[in-house]
Amino acid sequence: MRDTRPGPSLASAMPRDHAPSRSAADAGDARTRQTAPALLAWYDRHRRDLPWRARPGERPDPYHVWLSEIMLQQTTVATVGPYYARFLQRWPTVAALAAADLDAVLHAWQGLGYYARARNLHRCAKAVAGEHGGRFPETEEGLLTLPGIGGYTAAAVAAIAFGAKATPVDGNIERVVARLFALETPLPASKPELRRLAGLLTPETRAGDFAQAMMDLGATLCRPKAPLCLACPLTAFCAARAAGIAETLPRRSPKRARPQKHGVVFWIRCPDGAVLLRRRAEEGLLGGLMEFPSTDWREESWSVSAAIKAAPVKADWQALPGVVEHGFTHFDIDLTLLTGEVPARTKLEGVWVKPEDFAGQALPTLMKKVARHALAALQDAPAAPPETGRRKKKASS
DNA sequence: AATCCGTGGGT
DNA sequence: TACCCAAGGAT
Repeated sequence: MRDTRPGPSLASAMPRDHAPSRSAADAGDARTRQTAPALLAWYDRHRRDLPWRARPGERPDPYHVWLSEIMLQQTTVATVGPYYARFLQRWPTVAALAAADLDAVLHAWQGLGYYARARNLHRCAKAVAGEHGGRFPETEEGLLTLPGIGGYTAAAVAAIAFGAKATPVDGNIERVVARLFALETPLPASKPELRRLAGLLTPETRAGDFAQAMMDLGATLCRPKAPLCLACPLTAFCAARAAGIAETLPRRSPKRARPQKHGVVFWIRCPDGAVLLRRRAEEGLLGGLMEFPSTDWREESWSVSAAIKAAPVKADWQALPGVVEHGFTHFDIDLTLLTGEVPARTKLEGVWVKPEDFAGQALPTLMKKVARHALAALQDAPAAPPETGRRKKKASS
């Protein structure tokens, strides 16, 4: 249903005992007072029904709010959905999650990325279950002491789960606020100012609904590209809209190019078909996840002879055709593969796993690509007639 | 303070 | 293709 009412008038909201608005400062003051009521009215009509969101009038479950906020860090709603459902079914309470094995949590997190979140999620659950009597702290300061909870998440949980007047500021809200105030300072330098301005907008009550409304607005109308200003409940207050620069905001400082790195993976088989996997270090890139052994990943390319010197075992190495490519946030990588046979399940650092059991391992996407590539190449290679047509790539994970 | 952390979808 | 960007945190 379309709302055909005119937008709120700036003048009508001015206190009666004040002179009519004449200055930009007055207009800005009107903006800070009128934004929340207008936005909440919009939210009450257009609120999205998300799995972790309490129904109107229902009390939110802090565990649900916290779990969803951790998963949603730098991750889209659509991606999170299935993971959230699986976690909640398997670990219905924070106590259940605290009692889980870290390996099980990492495995359930597989594919969601930023795996430090999963380790901190588990640590946080243990802290809440152990040191806080099974209840989450209800203040920003208290929440901030927990692993994996930073300024954004502390404010989001405090506001959404506990009704505190707190102002979470995520990428959506940064964009909405930058446009509302036509702030042209580029990110990330503008972050403190954006937080301050967002705080000015936050109402005394319904701070949680306000935050979610701002995020909904950013996700559906105040989008990065092609914002739908005509449907926006804040268009009357939006300085960027008035100036015709909404789509260009927020500005961003240029980011440096991502380096290209190279590595060589050792696909080590034993006669029963098992392949060697090892666990990565707990800290850093893909921390705690499983991988196929490889050389260092470096910007200098590897020769086969140099790579073989770095192999974890002696073998008759054979190069597989093709490369596996992958992009991370801050670098791109290509991996080439060497296959080698060992006579038995040699005692090496790692575990022997048959390909049909890979699904039971916490393999990051890069290593799933490696497995798919190796299995396809090994299936094609032995005594295969020369390829004449295009080859279809099959997913085998 | 700048850099390091994944991944998938949209354009 | 090559970007952008997403309910950020830790160091």
